[in-house]
Amino acid sequence: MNLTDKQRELIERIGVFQEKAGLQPVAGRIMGLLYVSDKPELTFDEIRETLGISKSATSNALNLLQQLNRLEYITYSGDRKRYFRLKLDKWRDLVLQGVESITDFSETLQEVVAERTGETKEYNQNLLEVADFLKYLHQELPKLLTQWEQQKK
Amino acid sequence: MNLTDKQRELIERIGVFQEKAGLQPVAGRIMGLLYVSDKPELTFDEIRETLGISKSATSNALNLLQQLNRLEYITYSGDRKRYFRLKLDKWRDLVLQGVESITDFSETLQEVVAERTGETKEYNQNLLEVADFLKYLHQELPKLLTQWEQQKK
DNA sequence: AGTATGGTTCTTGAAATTAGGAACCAAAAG
DNA sequence: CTTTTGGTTCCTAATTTCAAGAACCATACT
Repeated sequence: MNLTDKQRELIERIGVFQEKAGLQPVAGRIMGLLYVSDKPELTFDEIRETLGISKSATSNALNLLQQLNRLEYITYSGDRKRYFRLKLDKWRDLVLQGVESITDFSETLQEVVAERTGETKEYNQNLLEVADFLKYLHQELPKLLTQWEQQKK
Repeated sequence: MNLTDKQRELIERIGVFQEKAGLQPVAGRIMGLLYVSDKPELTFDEIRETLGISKSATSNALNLLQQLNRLEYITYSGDRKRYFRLKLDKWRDLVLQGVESITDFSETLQEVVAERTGETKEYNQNLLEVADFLKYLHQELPKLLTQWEQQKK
């Protein structure tokens, strides 16, 4: 597949972004490619060839991205190839899924405070504040999503 | 410094958490230690010794954490040591700081759509939705912080 | 059955990250 | 001005991550 310079640049930028979010480089670029590509559904081989990466790297990254719920593939009868595409329409789920992990840290913080000496009142207070705000976030972010849906209309 | 098993476990958990957020292991553990330690202000050497790490690792991690605005140190006249502590009281700034980076990706997404073919209407629409929600988040999250401050009283 | 296609798995090498040790430096203490 | 203390920097070793290549496997096609 042919890409313009601008497209390639965008792919790299998105790739770096995804790397910072914890993905491996190849996985990030695949995301980028799927964002940018005029065809939003690409085969294994189109991806491999366009990004100039090996089959193994392609296979591993695609599987990872599927596990992370970012990607899926569809098939067409009479065609053995898989057509990979972003799960863009389900981005709301991803958001909500991300929100869940906030609670974990909040709970750890509460454990920390439970374990701490009572001597450091202000410090403990600060910790509880952070924990409480995280809980608040966890509770309010889904609402924000609904509100956004509303005001969009 | 002596730590209980529970404290050590919490430090490791916090450490892993911070690693996932992009810090190096030693830096993550230092954060953990400062969360957990009964003394919230620790010297270079207390940190080094408690975590059993080298001076260089300690020095580098502490400097990194200061750059990232998570840590500061204070001094006491007549005492050459630096006392490192979390910038816990300024966690609101960190939150707001994090919110800023959301916009970047939103803008990249808009660039992507600008570059895309007009053929894939629904796909482009989805991309714009994500971009728009991110902008909404960027705008609403600071408000959420203020709201939380309010309802706390 | 035999072959081609689409994709996976295993092994390995290269590159990047992480952290240790030793030498070093600046300020304070003696 | 010498020594000690607190911390930094440089160099290197070890570990981890990343991705390539080749062998492999399953399904579809002939």
